[in-house]
Amino acid sequence: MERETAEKAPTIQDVARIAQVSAATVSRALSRPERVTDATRNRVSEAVRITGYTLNQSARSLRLRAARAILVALPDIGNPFFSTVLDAIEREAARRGYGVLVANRFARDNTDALRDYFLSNRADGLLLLDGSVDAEQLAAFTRAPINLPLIVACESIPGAPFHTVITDNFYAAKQAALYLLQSGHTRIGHIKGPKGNVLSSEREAGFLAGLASASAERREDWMFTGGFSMDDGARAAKALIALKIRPTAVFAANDEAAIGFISEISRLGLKCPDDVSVMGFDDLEIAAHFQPPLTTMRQPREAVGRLAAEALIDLIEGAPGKIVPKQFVLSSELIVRKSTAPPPSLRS
Amino acid sequence: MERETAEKAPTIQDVARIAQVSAATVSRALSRPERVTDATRNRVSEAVRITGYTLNQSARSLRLRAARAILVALPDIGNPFFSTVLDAIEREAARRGYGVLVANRFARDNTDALRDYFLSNRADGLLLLDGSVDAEQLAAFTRAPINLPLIVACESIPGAPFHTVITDNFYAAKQAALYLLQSGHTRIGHIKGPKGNVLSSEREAGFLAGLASASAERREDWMFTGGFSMDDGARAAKALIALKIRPTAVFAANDEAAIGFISEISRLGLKCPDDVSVMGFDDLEIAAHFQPPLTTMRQPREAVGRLAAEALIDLIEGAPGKIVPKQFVLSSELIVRKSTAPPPSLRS
DNA sequence: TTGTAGGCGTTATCAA
DNA sequence: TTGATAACGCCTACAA
Repeated sequence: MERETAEKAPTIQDVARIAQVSAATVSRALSRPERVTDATRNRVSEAVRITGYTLNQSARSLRLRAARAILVALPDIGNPFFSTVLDAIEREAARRGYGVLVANRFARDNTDALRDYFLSNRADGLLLLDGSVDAEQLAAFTRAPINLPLIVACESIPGAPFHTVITDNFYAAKQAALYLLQSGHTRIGHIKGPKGNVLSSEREAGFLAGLASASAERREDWMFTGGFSMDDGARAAKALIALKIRPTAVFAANDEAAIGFISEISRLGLKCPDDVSVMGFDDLEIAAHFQPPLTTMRQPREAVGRLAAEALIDLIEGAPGKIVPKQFVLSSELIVRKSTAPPPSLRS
Repeated sequence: MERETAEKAPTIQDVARIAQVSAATVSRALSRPERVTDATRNRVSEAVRITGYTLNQSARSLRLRAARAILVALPDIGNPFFSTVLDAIEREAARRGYGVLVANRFARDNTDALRDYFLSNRADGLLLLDGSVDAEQLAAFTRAPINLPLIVACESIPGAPFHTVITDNFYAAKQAALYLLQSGHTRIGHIKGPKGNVLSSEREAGFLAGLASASAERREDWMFTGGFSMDDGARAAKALIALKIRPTAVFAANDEAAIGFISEISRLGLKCPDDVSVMGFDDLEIAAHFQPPLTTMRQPREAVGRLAAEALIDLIEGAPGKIVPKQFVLSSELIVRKSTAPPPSLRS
């Protein structure tokens, strides 16, 4: 007798009743307006307005076997690098009518959780921004019976046959080394990224290739154990300070390490770039506003995110069948600011 | 005759067949294991293993009228402040079995889109990190027939009867002003946040209350038009430089503005804190690593995110009925670093 | 152009 | 404790 609870959301049936047509016609009027007469279309629109109808995605997903959502798995949302990429992904996805689910802090052992996500029909595809996921398990997803549309972005998974959208880390790091060499530096160090990370090893290799191409000196004690955080950079600074013979320039694996490094050497009495030039990698927003403003390799983060989302949705909506993995490789750009200068020996 | 396409994902029926029980029993064995016999439970588990079954969330959502996902709407994912909060939200949601959908760049006119999200059964609740959404429209959501579980976090919506999780912006800003006053400053300026933003106005009001409580001088040309970005801070720096009589300390509405400000005054020849002390607000990770390390009011961002997610899920899962809006107010903490010092007049 | 009918996969109800 | 059944809301093949 009583109805104390909230009314149910209006369904397509409610709309149909008010518009005096069948539910099927409402569905058509909404999804393919051209296949219905003007009069019908108007009546349906009006009925939708009156009822406040919006379609039930769950029902639609169940029927169509498509969730119209993608899952973005990343190692650390809190990191400005990833959050900017996510921003671009979200924008592109929204433009194409897809929701974005985020899964943060993905680790090697979480592929089972990933698997559930898809088999469970919550998301139609996976955008992976974390290269540390197990390649074998992942490969299994992209084959029948799972056949998961998958794009790996930012961090490639070496030797694995996935669609990827990445930047040219090796070449960019080599460019960075060459820039420092051209500025006159002959003693150049590197703050390495985290161990086991693809980006780390590519940037390290590119850096070493740069040195080698100029036959520059390479010393093990100038290759600082590092990481991608400011604290890692600070630790490298302490290591540098302790050296008898110090490099005059340092290339950090990313901007945050560079910033932590500069901050710590300042605290310890060295100046950047007077005593040591420092380069970063990424061009985070802070890079331009740091003191000194940071010379860095700019990664096109927005482009990476947008392209990756585009490619993934294309994959989801594309005709099923043999698909050849595509690799997008975007270029980074040298941004010269004030944290680098010629070495003391070349200054007046 | 041919089956070229990928096989369909296994359903509960497939499991039932293999386990030689009914689909209903499989469902029970999975959701309430205590209500089936051990033998049945084992047979089902084995069948699940064999088939690789995972349940179809769409079907489940349709049946249960619950998506087990929440929507987080925020003004800017790319901003480290929000991305940290989002991180905490995601963790708590995952712990309780909820997915997280993100909607970035929410604006005043997007409430229709929001509405669709819920009526469409994609998400069971809304976590709003953006105070600029229209309060009236929003209020309509929390009433029948929509009755949307809603938590507003970070930015409160003034006068609106929502559950909120915020920090004490007014009091924290007042504390900041008092700290500067106690350090001996008598000429203190403020870099205002964006216009029309609740946080901005609360922080400004708190700041002014602090000044007033000490009967300190208040000048309009020391209240700098600002914003929350580094560029906004840089603009305020230019304005300060142009003044005949400058404040000896400045309280910025957030860390980014403070950093942009310091960066720009350094470029223009002033030193922080020697010529001007600067305080921020938030305690972003960069604050500790900036040069000079930034004195700031630390907001408990992780706690805000976690509490907000908890509260929202409680709301979603709670018994329907009259619910009294709750307001969580967390405290901020003064973090003293090197960007503030006594004014020149008090130094030797 | 429109309507009818069936089923997507799951779970709650009820009966056995 | 278990099984049969119906229903959640939608879309599409087919018939009219």
